[in-house]
Amino acid sequence: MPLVRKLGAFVALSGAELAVLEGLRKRRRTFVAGRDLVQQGQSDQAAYILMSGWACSYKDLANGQRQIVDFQVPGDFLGLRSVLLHISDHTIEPVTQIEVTEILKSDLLEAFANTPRLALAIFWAVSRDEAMVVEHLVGIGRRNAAERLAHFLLELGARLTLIGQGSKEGFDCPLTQYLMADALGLSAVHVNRVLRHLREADLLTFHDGRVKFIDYDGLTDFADFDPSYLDQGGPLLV
Amino acid sequence: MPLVRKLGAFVALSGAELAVLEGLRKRRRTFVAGRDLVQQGQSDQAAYILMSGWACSYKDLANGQRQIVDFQVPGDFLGLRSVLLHISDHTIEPVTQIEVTEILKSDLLEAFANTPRLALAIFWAVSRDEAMVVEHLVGIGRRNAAERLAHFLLELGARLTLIGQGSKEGFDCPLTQYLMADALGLSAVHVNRVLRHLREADLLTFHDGRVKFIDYDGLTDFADFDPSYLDQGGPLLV
DNA sequence: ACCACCGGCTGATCTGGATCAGTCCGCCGT
DNA sequence: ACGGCGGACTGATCCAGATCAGCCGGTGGT
Repeated sequence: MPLVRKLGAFVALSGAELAVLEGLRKRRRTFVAGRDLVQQGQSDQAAYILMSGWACSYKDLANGQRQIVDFQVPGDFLGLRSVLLHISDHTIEPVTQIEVTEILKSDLLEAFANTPRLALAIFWAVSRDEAMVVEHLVGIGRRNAAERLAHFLLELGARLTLIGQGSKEGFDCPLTQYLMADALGLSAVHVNRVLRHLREADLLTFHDGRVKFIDYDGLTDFADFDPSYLDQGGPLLV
Repeated sequence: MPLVRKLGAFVALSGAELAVLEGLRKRRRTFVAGRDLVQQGQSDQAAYILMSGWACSYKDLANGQRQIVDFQVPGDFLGLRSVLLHISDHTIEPVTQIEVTEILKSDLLEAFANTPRLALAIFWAVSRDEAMVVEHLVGIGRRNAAERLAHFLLELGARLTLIGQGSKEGFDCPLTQYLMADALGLSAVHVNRVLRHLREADLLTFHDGRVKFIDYDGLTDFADFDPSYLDQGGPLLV
């Protein structure tokens, strides 16, 4: 289970805690690509754990544009932030067909009260999510298009590597250039051009749903990518 | 105490919980403007509650630029996110002279285990912080300079109103145009021009450390400002 | 068999905001 | 009393990336 692998990067969970996580397996649901799970403005009573497939969370603006805040890959929480806020501030949309496990708000509060270590693990996951959003903010605010795109793909690669779905060679990527543009604050046209530049610079390729890192170290250097904000340093007892 | 006022927007805290918050009052510290509290790359064992003054959190880039992620006002936590991450991913710098209360990691973990409602309140505060960062991301990614600046000042106004230091008339603002530029992903030159445009459009003025909203509703409309992400709807029992 | 649509890809043109290069004023230190 | 400095403010120029307009190939619907 990707979530266990991910949380394992933070804390070695005990048998009892794993049992609670396993206990969640019951309420499985499937969503097709494009149909929103959670909508901006809605008041939520549930969050989800993504079991398979990719999703994205975004905000709509009055002028019709949208900004994708982050993509979620297996093992990530969906909508966790809006469980405690009175209404959801964003929309969650599956990018591919996805399988999720529903977590009711009540279960979450119970886990908080009864399994403090699990609560800490969830707190860590939220902190890590926030750190990723912060890094995206820095990217959009201060990196140019090429650095931003390279950084973005390196981050996805690192996150997928953690759950065993990527490596320094590359990863399978179901995103369109339009989706990347919405996430990076660029136009799709420009994403296309920048991908060409990166290909011509022998840094990476992106074809047929597959990202290949040609020169991983060169790319890391080019994008000024320091993965420490992903906090994947390995498990540490609290 | 501004923190109690702020958390009160989320949950009515019991006497025992207030006592725990009061118990934190002991380890008070003061910092002068400009001297970092927490540095990027450092491994942290403490967070802080801001009692008075303003601070900002930012990330440095390899090319010498920086991106301010958010400003903190009284009642806000400083460095909470990096308590659980192995190393801090950002720097915190006081904007004015500030007073803080130190919270040791151990105290925080204890509060998590023993006062679950307080833990929830803290969880809420982190979620709200993340929601603000997300809104900044949307602003930088998709709003033009004028909308972005207007939105930014409206957000600060709403946050300060919550702790009794602002209103729809305006608020005292110790920020320089350079600091705003670093937060908004703009150049200081352009911030200056945009402030002039907003003044000439009779929307707001910013002079001598004071923001005055001339036409609050017009400004809200102009910036497409919907404060629901700040989750200041009023207390609700969990 | 055809056409509508989506995603990738490209060239030409336009523009918001950066950058450069200053001025002016008030404050602080000596 | 003087120089240095930080912050507000301005005009001129430049450029990264948006926008517009269009082509191409695959695929799904009828």
